[in-house]
Amino acid sequence: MSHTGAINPENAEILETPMGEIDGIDFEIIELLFFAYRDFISDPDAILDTSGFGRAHHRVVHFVNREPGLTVAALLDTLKITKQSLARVLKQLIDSGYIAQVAGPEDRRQRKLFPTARGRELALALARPQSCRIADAMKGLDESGRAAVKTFLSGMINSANRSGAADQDDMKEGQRR
Amino acid sequence: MSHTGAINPENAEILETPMGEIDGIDFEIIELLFFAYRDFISDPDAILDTSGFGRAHHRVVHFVNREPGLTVAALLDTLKITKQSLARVLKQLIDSGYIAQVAGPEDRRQRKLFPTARGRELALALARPQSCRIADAMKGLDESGRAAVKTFLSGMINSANRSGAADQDDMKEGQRR
DNA sequence: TCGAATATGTCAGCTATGTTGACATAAATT
DNA sequence: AATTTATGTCAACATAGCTGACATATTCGA
Repeated sequence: MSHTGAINPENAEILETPMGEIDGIDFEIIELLFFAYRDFISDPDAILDTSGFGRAHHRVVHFVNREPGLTVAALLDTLKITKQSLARVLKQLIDSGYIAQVAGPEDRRQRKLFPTARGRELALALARPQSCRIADAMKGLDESGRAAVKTFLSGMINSANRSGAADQDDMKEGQRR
Repeated sequence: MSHTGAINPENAEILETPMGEIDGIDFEIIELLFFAYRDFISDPDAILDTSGFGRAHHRVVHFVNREPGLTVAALLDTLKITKQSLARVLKQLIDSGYIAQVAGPEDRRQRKLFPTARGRELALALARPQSCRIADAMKGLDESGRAAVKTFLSGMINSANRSGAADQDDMKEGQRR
């Protein structure tokens, strides 16, 4: 081995004490979130590997199925990615018949996105294992415990976000950033 | 626009009904997790943009600070990535003086990883906003609510994982897959 | 003691998914 | 008619995964 860097740097500036709750920081939850999300994501990932799609496709299929008829702009806002990034996966999903576009009835510039039967099936197949995992993790909790989990997760989300379908104003943005 | 795909495919195979709880799936929590994790990650991301590092560096710095002296193999097992993937970010962190290596005292093939003072500072700086966000989200919860959150998150994690420092056996694996 | 197994490092190339910037087109708005 | 908006698209780039192949140092077992 070449080992350009020092392997035992004369015990110089090394810290041996673990970074712990002492620092007034909740490392436990930080790590629980990391591992929980990693495993939460792994279920659909396994399915996606089969179908040749990735996580990006998963998100698109999910939200289109959750809100059929949403526009490209709305989807971009939900995902918080650029249209160029979305374009790649969306095109694949349309070409493979998972999602269909319809010109907006009022504003014909819009492209409203709808799931096909295939798209619906895929979305459900991907959500199922995740839902099972959640049900499992909720198993020991009573109603107040479950409510606490929802409160917590909601509280973790930037208030500027999420649902209500229509926010108040949202400042015009061309291409996000 | 060229529009190779049909824009209004004769109302063929389109589904207009939203995918909802009807299907016996907990979409609410699925989405809460998605948004919560996205925003949870965004705090350190903003800091990392400044220092020229990415999420991958974040994870490495975090776990090395949490368990100073862990070996490369242990880190790989925690992160569930390949050594080649780790190598890139680890090298940068070592070269920039955030992490130091020490040959294992017992087994000199091992490289034990320790944070430097710089590394500790970075890890704390990254954890702080996340901890605040968590504290905020926990604000309204009593002790049983907080316990419920931990129970839930723990339950989301694959049992094959996490801590106890030493698992039972772990099946030999050369390069993870 | 020698050969195999182990822990780590490293080269090269590929993929998925994000980013910017620039430009095109159709439809709506003023 | 001119401008703005919604969408699409091309090109180039960055990050962070992955696989495969191979090198080196060290430990371990026969």
